[in-house]
Order: sequence, then C-alpha cells, then structure tokens
Amino acid sequence: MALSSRKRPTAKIRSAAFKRVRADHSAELAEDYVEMIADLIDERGEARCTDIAMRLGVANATVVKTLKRLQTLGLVTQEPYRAIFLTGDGWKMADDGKRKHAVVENFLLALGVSQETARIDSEGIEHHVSTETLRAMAKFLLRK
Amino acid sequence: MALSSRKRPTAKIRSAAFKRVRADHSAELAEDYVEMIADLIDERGEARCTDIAMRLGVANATVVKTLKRLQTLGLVTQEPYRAIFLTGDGWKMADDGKRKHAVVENFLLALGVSQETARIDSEGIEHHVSTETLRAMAKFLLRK
DNA sequence: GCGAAAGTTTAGCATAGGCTAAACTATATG
DNA sequence: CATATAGTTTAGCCTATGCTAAACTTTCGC
Repeated sequence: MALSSRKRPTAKIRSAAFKRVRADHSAELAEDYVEMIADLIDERGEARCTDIAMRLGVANATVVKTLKRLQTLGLVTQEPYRAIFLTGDGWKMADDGKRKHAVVENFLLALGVSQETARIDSEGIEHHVSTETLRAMAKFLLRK
Repeated sequence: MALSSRKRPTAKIRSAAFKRVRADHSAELAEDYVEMIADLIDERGEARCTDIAMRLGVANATVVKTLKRLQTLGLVTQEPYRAIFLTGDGWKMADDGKRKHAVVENFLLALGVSQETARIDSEGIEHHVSTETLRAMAKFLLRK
C-alpha cells in the first residue's frame, strides 16, 4: 500500500464537485416537475397526472409517486383525484427554473447550435449551472 | 376531462429531452468512475477503491458495488483484493470523457467564470453536452 | 341518471446508488 | 515471521425512480 500512503489533502476539495453533482440530481427532478406543472397551469388552466406523465415520458404511477415526495417537500398540493397546484415555494422554484432554462437555451442558440439541440441540451445542462456561470451566459447574450 | 381530451401530438417530441436526460444520468456515473480510474493509473500507476471513494466523496462499499456494475458493462476488470484495470472500452470511454471535460471546462473559463466554478460546473455539464454543442464550444475557443 | 371511458391511485416489483458495521485479506514493520 | 494496520469485501439497510397490473373515482354522453 505504499502508493496510497502518501497523504492527498486535495481529495476533499476534488470530491466537492461530485457532491454538488449528486445534490443537483436529487433536486433536478423536483424542478422539472414543478416547471412542467407551472407550464400546464398557464397553458390549460390545470395540471394533471396524465399530462405530466406524457410530457416527461414516464408512466402515470411514477408521476403519482413523485408528486407525493413533492408534497412532503412543500412544493405542490393536491386532493385525491383532483388537479395539482403549486405552493408559493413551488411557484418560486418554477419561475427561477424557467428563467434559468431560458438563459441556457438562448445562450446555446447564440453559440450557434440548432433549435432542436438547444432545446434538448438545455434540459440537461440547466440543473448544473451555477449562478456565476448563468451570469456569464447572460452577459454573453447581451454583448452578442 | 374536457381539457385534456384535445390531442397533443407534440407530447412525444417534448418527452424526448427528458428521456435523454435520464439516459445521460445512468451513463454518467460510469463515465466518472472510468475517467477517475484512468487518472489514478496515470498519476500513481494503479487505481484502488479507497482512492476512488475519497475523490468521489462516497463510502468504500459504494465504490465496490458500482465497480461490479462496471464489470458487467465490460468497462473494468478486477481480481479480488487487487487493483482495478480498464478494458479497451473503458479506456475509450475515459479518453472521450476527458476530452469532452477539457473542452467544457476551458469553454467556461473562456466565458469568464472563475477557475473554481469552471471546475465544479464542468463536472455536471459535461454529461449533458451533445456532439453539436461540444463542437460549438470548441469553435468558440478557437476564434476567441 | 347510468354505464363506459378516462383518469387516478395502490400494490408490488426492479434497479441504482447511497450508507454503516463487520468480516476478511494483504502488507509492512518490529 | 507474527501481528497490527491498511485496504477490500459482504451483508443488510434506506431512498429515489422507474415499471405493470389491478382497483378505484370521476366525468361524459346517451
């Protein structure tokens, strides 16, 4: 074990990035749901399981289960067999997410990628963009 | 159910982005491990559980479990109580990942974000960047 | 206003990725 | 060379996110 007995004080610092990624992942599904619910309410007046399931491309039961978690997180409210509503926190998360999403998507477009790719890639990227990077993207859009 | 009885043919298209994100997620841990194993082999001649665990910031047992999956995926090989090696596919994935990672990180730096943020954000972003977007980033770096 | 269709929920299963604690192996040093 | 220490593995637990199939409600149309 000679090789590893050297101390590496940078290990903890390195691991921070991976910890952030893992934290991002557990938050990101919540953000996607909440954004989608907000969109549905805006577009059609109410958000329902089936619509969320279709747009996310998952089974109905999966949506039901996840909504339970979002309820315990205080992001959505719901009565059995009724439509889904956002709490204050839910709306805030949705608005923040949509703003962030728009910046990332427009940034990718400004960078020269196609509409289709911008839409797809921004969906994955938006959850891993820090405030600092988001600001840099916004600045780039302005001076473009 | 009046509201939702309208057909929405765009739903399937919309859901594609989310499906890609889910697929990315299941691939991304594998990429992180494989890249890290390659780094360790380069830096110190061998890759061991403990080092991977420290750098990723997870428990040892978690690494062992994940390595089993990577073995069944044909990315790594390992004898009990011995160091970890990459297969040909593993090296390829590691090289591709490192190249991609470097482009994203340098791109963020060129965009004006700090070293620290570039390092952290690139870790999350790299797995959600398509070939097209990666090319656009590389192009931006050239004309910068 | 009743029955069929549409939508929601529950139950039960699988996989992935975390964890701790305990058992086991290999190595390094006295 | 015996043993302490460092490293690895196993066992067993948890949560999150998927799925299908079956049960249950609501609503629409006749």
